[in-house]
Amino acid sequence: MKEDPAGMKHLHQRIRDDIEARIMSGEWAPGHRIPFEHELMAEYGCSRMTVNKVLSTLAANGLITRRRRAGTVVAEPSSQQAVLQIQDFALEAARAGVEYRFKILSRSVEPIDVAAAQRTGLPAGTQMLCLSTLHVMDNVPQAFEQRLINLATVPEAGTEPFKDDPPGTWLLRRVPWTDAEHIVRAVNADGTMAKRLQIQSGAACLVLERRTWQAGAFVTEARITYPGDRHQLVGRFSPVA
Amino acid sequence: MKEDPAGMKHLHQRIRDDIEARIMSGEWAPGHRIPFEHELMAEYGCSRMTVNKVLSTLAANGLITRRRRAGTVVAEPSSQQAVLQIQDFALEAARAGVEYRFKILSRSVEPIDVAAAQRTGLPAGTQMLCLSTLHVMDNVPQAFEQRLINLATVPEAGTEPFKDDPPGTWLLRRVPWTDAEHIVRAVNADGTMAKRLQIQSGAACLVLERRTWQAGAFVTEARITYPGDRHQLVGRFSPVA
DNA sequence: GTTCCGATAATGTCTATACATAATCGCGAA
DNA sequence: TTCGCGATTATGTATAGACATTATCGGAAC
Repeated sequence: MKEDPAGMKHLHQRIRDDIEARIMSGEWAPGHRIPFEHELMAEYGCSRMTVNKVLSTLAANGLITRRRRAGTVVAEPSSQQAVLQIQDFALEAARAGVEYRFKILSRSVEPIDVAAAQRTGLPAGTQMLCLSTLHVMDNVPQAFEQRLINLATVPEAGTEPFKDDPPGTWLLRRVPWTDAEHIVRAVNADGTMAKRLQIQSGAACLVLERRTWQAGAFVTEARITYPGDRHQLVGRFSPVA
Repeated sequence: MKEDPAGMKHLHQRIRDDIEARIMSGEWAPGHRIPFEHELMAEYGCSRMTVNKVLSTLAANGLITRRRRAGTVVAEPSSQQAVLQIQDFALEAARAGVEYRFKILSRSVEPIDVAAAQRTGLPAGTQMLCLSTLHVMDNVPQAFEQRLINLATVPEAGTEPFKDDPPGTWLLRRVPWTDAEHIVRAVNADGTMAKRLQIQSGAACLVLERRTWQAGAFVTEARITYPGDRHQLVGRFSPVA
């Protein structure tokens, strides 16, 4: 009954592929009711658990919607989203075989101002470590980073010299991630920023703001400014894992 | 043995929450070996299938890495990524209670040029529907969209008047999604673009490029230019669904 | 010491069954 | 006709057992 040897995938995968194919080809349009578990069970000659696990997975991935008693239907296409990779300079530089270094331009511990308190949801006056970092590859400035680190959540940051790794990389390795909020904007470089990044005043820059929380506790906010003529954010995405 | 009634979650969820909590609190750092299935089974007094399903789910979500015989370990934090919502103007406008309209500035059917052929992986000379659309809210231009639609994949687009819905919305409803590629950049508006978007020449603009495929077949490419002072891309993201 | 190979131990897949839960349908009463 | 309630049905969760697959470990042969 089972002949795995000859190019035969597992049943789970076969059922999953079949359903995905029918959805993505448009044969089963959004809203279309897909066969009941007992029907698929009969069609593939397997137990309900197998079918159920496939459908649960597809539901978790947002491809289908399941409701007790009512059955299973193809989900409406979700609102469009873009998944973009955020570059790790040290990693990219090593891969490309170029020299990377970073320079901490300023460092201080200050209570946050009202605007930052609003953004982060922290009480005004919370002590934050404030860092300004310049990222340089092959002697060309690649990005300017302004970062706030919540010393209440990450107290060891206060005494960390950030000698080997820039703050972002250090944090990523140290603090587990839970939630993040991102904002991407385009701005014209002002005089100060232009000087720092060695670009013309007024040149378009990509600004990435990233705020992260760990289990509800605010961790850090980073505002990274990239020269528009040297950087872009890129991402590939397919809804079905 | 089972007392669901009093605020008791399902075992599956409890195990999952426990493991997620330990990972996200840092108690189990990346690389840490997670208890074997038979250990968790004993700890929670349940069958292996239950534990297995939890761990499979977490593995699918990228939180842990599983290897036969070797066991299960906490995954290294993946390279950072940002998930950004792409605005649907009609929807946003309706929600905010403002007037939205779009205007198709140009429309033609042309064979693609060499550069576009390279980007899309199509043979040079493939016939594409080329559209330029301006999105307007409350009489203020919000975005300029240049779009190519592959007539081989979506032939019905050739005769579609795009009267009620702009091309992006029309396509989203019609063509099932499979893969997408995104690029976000910042550029200075040139004279033509500035005029179209009613901004100053040289003002920073956010450019979103989006290419989509359906089961390997190229569907469409859109390049949307937003005035930098009026728009930003926003996204929230948590790694554990 | 090195190489190869079989035993072992972990995950991967699947079955057959059971009971829980939730939403719908249809019937009977107001 | 309408309302409400019980029966029905599809999914949700869980179990115990079986066999497949695949690294790894450790010992035997070289």
